[in-house]
Amino acid sequence: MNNKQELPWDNPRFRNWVAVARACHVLERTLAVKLAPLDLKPAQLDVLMNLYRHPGMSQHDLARKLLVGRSNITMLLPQLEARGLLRREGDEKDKRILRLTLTEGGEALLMQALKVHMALIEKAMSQSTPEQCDMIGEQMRKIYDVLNEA
Amino acid sequence: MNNKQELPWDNPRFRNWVAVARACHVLERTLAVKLAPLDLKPAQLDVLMNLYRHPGMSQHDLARKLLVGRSNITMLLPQLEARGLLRREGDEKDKRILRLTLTEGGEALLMQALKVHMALIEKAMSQSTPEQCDMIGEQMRKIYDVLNEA
DNA sequence: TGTTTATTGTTCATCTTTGAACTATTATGT
DNA sequence: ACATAATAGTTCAAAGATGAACAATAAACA
Repeated sequence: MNNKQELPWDNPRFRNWVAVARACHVLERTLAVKLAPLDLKPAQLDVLMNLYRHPGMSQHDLARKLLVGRSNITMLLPQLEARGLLRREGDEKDKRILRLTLTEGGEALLMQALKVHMALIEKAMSQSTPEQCDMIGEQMRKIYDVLNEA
Repeated sequence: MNNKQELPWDNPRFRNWVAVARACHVLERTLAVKLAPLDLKPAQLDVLMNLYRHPGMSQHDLARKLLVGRSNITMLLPQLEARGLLRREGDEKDKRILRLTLTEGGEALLMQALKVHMALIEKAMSQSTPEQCDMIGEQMRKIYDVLNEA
């Protein structure tokens, strides 16, 4: 029997994906360190970013955007709300829904955090040409679509 | 004052990196689901993969490879050892070090898990040409290097 | 209308991950 | 040799993430 199936490490797709995962991981960790002075974690930054772009979104929508469970959002928001970074207001028409919006303080902190995040990404991707960078983004969006419909 | 700094979303590098992070996240989640029948989590698979490629490595080395803390490894290994998937043996020369090796059972389970992992990655990256795929891997390795030396 | 089904958000128990403090062992420097 | 540093692994408490079960509300439909 052929126990020695083609080993994944001989497969370029495998090796290259491992590189993607490692790059993601290390960038995430680095971001966490750089955000620490703002007393903000990557997950919290994700929340602020999404609320900035989609003011008034529900917790359910936010959970889907962030690819996490609803309960995760429930646990995450009170800290941010207590710091005055966002508001939760009940929807008039549908009393189940809580609509989320950034406060001015939340927006201000987001802008600071974005500078940090942006600088890190610039540093990371400064080695790629714009064309390479766009191609990477394009392929990654395809991957996301393929895995999400299945 | 110019509160409206250039917003990250207008920056291709930012948008494209977000796509990378999202693709990573969704692939990781999908992998967790597909590995469930083998009673294996992605983190555990990472351990088995590294021990297969680097038999006899120490827990410290393993932690560095996986980009996690040493305590994480300490908490992770007993489960795998109890299932008979790996061995921990003290180093002769340096009594602080525990050397890790896969058992035959561990190797067998790894091969099964690799099929799952490989199939998922094939599916994800099947939309990219080999040239694109290699370029992505190349850029990601650069990112890893840049962030790790800093 | 009235009953059933879906959806939103919360709670809770469980599992992971993390970092600091600790022990044991080895390396370094005087 | 001896004291001091550094290193490998463990322990433990705290923080995060997850999914199932639940309450309140809305939608579907007979």
